[in-house]
Amino acid sequence: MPALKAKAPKVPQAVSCTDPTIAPVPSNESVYERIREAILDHRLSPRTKLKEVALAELFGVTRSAVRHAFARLHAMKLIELRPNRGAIVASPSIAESRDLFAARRTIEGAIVDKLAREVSTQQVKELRKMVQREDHAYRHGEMREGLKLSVDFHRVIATMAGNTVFAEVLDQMVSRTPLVVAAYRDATRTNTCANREHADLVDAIAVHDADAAVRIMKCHLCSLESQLNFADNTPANELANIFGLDARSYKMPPRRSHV
Amino acid sequence: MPALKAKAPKVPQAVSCTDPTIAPVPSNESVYERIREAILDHRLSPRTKLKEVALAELFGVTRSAVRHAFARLHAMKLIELRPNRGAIVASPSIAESRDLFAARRTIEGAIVDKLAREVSTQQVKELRKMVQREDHAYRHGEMREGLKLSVDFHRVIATMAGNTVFAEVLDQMVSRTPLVVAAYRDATRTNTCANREHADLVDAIAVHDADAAVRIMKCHLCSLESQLNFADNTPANELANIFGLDARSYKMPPRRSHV
DNA sequence: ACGATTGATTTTGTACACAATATGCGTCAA
DNA sequence: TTGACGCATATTGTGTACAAAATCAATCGT
Repeated sequence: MPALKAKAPKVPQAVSCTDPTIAPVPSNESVYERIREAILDHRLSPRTKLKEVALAELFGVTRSAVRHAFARLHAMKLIELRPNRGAIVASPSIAESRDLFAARRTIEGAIVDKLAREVSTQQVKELRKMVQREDHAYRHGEMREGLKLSVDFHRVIATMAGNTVFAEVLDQMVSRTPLVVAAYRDATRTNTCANREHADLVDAIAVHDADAAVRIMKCHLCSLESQLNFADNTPANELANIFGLDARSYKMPPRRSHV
Repeated sequence: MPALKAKAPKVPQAVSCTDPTIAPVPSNESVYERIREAILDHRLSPRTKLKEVALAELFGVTRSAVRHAFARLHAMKLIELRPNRGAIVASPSIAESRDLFAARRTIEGAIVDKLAREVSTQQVKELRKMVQREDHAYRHGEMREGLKLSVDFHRVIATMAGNTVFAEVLDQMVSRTPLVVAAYRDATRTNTCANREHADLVDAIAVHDADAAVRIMKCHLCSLESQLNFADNTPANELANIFGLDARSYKMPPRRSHV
């Protein structure tokens, strides 16, 4: 690796900006993926400032690379880009979070409806394997792995349904969900992703019972949403929410109830 | 305006890359918007190469600015970014186009269902005004303006429904639709956006008849889709489609029927 | 003691130069 | 005539330097 510029005395260390665990390997592999994974894993929490130079040094890449990654993360709504003020991990408002779940109910409802009608036995087998792996992770207390598998389960279902537009849209929504959970999870509850519901869903799909599959999926999403606490919030958001405002200072459109 | 670099002898003119009509005003306003509008208006057709320097000179900005615009356009799926080979206007495949319409039926169905239930009289008034303007444009033969208003109609409905997540997703889908039309429009048919259907939709929404509104919206989208010709294609795509391949050379996943 | 102001420092934004890659054309051989 | 090769040109990719803006802290005045 080429020698770095003599900036060491000026920049003692990448202070407090990012959790060091987001850089376990010094590879020059996709910065985007690394940050994305960190957000999905709750290692980076909402509103965390993402400094360009700090991340660039951390990953051993140039600022340009970090900037490219930022652009993609912003397109996925995982970070917020504030002009001249840098990037922070997105912090979905309550309204946005509700809208997200409502949208997921509609879209994933349509997806499982389609999949239940035309699923192959091979696909069912694959889905069962996923549920099993997820179950295994939770039973062994590997919560982080379980969460990832749970997210993947929804993504795989979307892909199997065969509508690429839906799959892409859902990928974004599924990725945003962990951010909502991070922002509004209820510390007093278990928040374990009901694995049983995934198993039931696969059963319904396997016997081509589209109506049941849709019902279970919507129920599953409602149950996830109900585990959140939109009233008593995390410190990062509490002031903003107490006053009924979005934490971002600009643009708070008048809100209505969700779907 | 500062003098340009003495590159005139090396670059005689921005040849054939872009329609000159996309640069009617020499403003340094958003490059993204300019290109986006050009694509929505069918002034830039699918597969058109977008050269960075040509566009930069055309708009009087740097290549960096054009690149930023490209990143956003790519996120909106309006252009395709081929590594080391530059950007071209996206050319949706047949499968992708069908998926897009299927997704729109589901999402816009949910949107009008919600809107019909909670619409205000003020909103109805606004919708009627939009239909009127659209009708006016078509009656006066302003097809381009009519198309824009028609697209806006769908966007406004999505915004009024109040689910920001749906509104954002739909914005992307609505923006992609003109590209599909450009790629697969049937030259032998009129392809006029049935303004009457928009009026009927507003009527159903106005009387809070959610079921009728959903039915009309889905019917409207099906009618739009049925005006397209997925068999006998434009020159740009015809070879690829004759052989059952996506025009892009890489990655053609096995396809299933749409929702 | 509090708030405003100014200046030093940090951080982000942008233009440009150079490197890497692709494209197009002319030549040559079969 | 056709196809392959190689060079010249055009085009995209990326690192870096500099400019602009925001942040932070100390100072000053009330």
